[in-house]
Amino acid sequence: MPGRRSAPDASRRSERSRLAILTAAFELAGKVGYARLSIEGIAARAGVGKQTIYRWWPSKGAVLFDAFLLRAEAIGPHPLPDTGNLERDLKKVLRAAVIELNDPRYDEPLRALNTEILHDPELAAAYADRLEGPVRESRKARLRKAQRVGQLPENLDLDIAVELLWGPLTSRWLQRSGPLTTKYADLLVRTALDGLRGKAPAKMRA
Amino acid sequence: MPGRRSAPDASRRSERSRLAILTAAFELAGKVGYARLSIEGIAARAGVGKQTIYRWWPSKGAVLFDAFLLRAEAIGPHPLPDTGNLERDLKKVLRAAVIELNDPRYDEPLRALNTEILHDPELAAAYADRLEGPVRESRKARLRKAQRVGQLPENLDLDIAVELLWGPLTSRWLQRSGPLTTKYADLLVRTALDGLRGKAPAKMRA
Amino acid sequence: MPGRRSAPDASRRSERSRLAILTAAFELAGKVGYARLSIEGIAARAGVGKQTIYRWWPSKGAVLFDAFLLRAEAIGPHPLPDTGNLERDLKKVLRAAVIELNDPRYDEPLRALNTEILHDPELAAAYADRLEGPVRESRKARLRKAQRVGQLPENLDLDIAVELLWGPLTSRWLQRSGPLTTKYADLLVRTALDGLRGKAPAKMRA
Amino acid sequence: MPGRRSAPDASRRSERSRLAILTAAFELAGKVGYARLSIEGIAARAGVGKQTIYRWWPSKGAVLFDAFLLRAEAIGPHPLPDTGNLERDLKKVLRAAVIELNDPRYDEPLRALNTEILHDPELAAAYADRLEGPVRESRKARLRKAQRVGQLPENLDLDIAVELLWGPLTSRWLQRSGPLTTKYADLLVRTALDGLRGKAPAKMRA
DNA sequence: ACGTAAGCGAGACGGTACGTCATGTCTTATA
DNA sequence: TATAAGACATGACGTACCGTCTCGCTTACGT
Repeated sequence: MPGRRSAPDASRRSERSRLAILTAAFELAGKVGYARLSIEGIAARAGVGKQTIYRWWPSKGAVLFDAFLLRAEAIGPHPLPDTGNLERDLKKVLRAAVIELNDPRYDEPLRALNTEILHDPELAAAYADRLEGPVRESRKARLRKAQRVGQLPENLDLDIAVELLWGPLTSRWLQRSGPLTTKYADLLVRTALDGLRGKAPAKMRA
Repeated sequence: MPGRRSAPDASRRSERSRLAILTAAFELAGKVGYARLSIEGIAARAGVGKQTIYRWWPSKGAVLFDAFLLRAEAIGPHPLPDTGNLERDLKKVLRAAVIELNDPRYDEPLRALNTEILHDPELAAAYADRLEGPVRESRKARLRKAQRVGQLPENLDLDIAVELLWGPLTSRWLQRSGPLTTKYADLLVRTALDGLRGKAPAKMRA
Repeated sequence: MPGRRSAPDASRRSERSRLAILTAAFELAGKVGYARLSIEGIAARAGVGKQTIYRWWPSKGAVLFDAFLLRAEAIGPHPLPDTGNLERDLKKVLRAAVIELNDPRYDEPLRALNTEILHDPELAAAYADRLEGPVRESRKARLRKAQRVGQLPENLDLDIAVELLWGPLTSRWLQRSGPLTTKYADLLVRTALDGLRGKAPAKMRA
Repeated sequence: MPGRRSAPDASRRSERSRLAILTAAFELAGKVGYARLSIEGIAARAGVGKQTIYRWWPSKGAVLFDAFLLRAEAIGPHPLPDTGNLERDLKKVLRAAVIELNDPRYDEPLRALNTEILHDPELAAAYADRLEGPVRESRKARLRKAQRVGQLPENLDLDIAVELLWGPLTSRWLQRSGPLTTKYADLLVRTALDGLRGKAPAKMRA
């Protein structure tokens, strides 16, 4: 959880209020959108005093962050499928991501969180560390397995690899620079795996 | 420019005020950051009445958008270099992008604009059409040339290709999911060109 | 009116809002009492933004003060009766005061104003100057007439005289140190006129 | 002490805390003024939990009241001087009062207490009974002595007499309707004793 | 050339939300 | 069981901006 200003006694903290706040924040973000997401609104929906939010979180973004963290913890780790067919597995995961990002209940809160991250480096670090980190590890784990069975080169930088697969999706989603379809997901995976120069140099250079 | 509410007489519009507003918006965004960027602040810095802003732009994001448009028009088209060496040319361009994104005078206003885009589909469409569009076309043009000389396969989807190269950079910048260095730019270009599976299929599949 | 912080343009001031605020302040004070009299409440009852109050008045007390001033101006000057019989005239006026102070619609707002005066010397000065001042002048005028017709000594200090008549009433009202009855008013007038040593020195000093 | 809500076991009450609270209340009132006098502040300065205050006192005013009571009891009864010269004795006492009311260490707490009395009839009754009462009795005692030696008429209402002497002073102090000087005290005593019509009936009624 | 209608700088307005403070109630642990 | 400590729901504080409005002023057009 991002930094606190003073030092309230966490042992007396009301778990009830904490959960109500995080749930309200997530739901409100999905309901009214980022622009109308206010701390007053969260407090009201959670049936909580504003001070209880200000006591435990330094910013609206931090609340949202914890709301996502709560969901992530509730869901638990997300290993990527491994059927032995890397391309198919990756397509499956990216297609799922595309579907999720098209669902307003996830899209809106996630946009709200990303808005905050955009302007709060501390929050961004927390995000990278505690929310994106584990997901990225799962992705890298799948790619590492592919390396072990010789489907990917040993010297491939897995962080770059992950970004090459998911980065285009993320930026297209954030900037709405194009439609998010399963077809797009498929094409992305295929192109990332093969590279722009393509997998069949023999034909190309012929 | 996104839609207007009423229909003021554009022929009487004060060019002086327009430029002052757009300049003030851009500079203020770089100076105080998105959170403190207000229409009142822009009006004050531009020496302009608030109504003059509300008369001509539907939102803060639209002002920011026009501020970027003004700059883009001032600079003119940006063809990518073509030395014949695609990889080197792309690295050069991505390194330049990395450097620009590390400069707070561009970073902050661009983040501000992206924040607005994140929550305003209309603005996102305008952005895709009038700001990102021409840039993307330049990029595609360079790739198309590479196709013509056989450095890239004919059937390569150029939009995907552009996103594969710049998408990871954009998302890393927006989410601060990693450092933006020239080395990163180089590695990104190389990996995108070769694909995750690498450029030497002979060895890999051996 | 007590001092202002900045310098808003009074020529653009909304008379409608001003009256609504002053009326609401007076009525609210009478309705909910001083403890629950809030600027938010006044603004809400007046159908006005809080800032409109903060723009024109430096404090809750100043609003209340102006509310009384408005009433005082609406009512106009209050000459004391002069039937030739000083004692009877004074009794009449003090009895009226007693009755007014027993009416919650005047009692509560006046207590609220006095509370603010109690802790705000600037407001107290404004009160003494613009609200109590004219009233005191009316009282002194009546006493001066009595002096002219020989009913009161020429060298009587009229300010002291006024305070001797109304001070006990005021302090009894403010501190609730005793019941406010017309009988009390009568006795007060009589005793003040005659003095503690009484009107019949002949017997006393005998 | 004004009424309590529940019935805590007074035998277990901490005398240490009680004194700390009353001392802190009085000192804080003198230091920060009524507006900033808070129960939280008193508790903090007394090194006491808030609940300890709420347990034993129904309101901030009640605490302040007890703080004054504590001081009054520490000082003990205050008989007025009796040199045989009533006027001189009264002037001495009123001059002392004037001096006290000009001392911020007494002025501020006393204003704070009066503020609470202004809006709390129960507290006002307690004040009249236990703080002002004894003082008033001392005053009446002195006047009664004067009656016995023929300096004041037998039928003089001593309560009215006391109010005629101290009421003007009190109201001038509370409302700051004029300067509180020893000269004022003297003039007040003299005028109250002689009455507005003055001490020389011979000339007047001539 | 001159009225008139528009855009303009200015800023008051009714609102919403901010982040802080104090209220009075409650719970916990210490003694 | 009273206490010190302090979290809690509540609600007011005074401030910052929102987007709308109205005011005089200037500026250019159409008669």
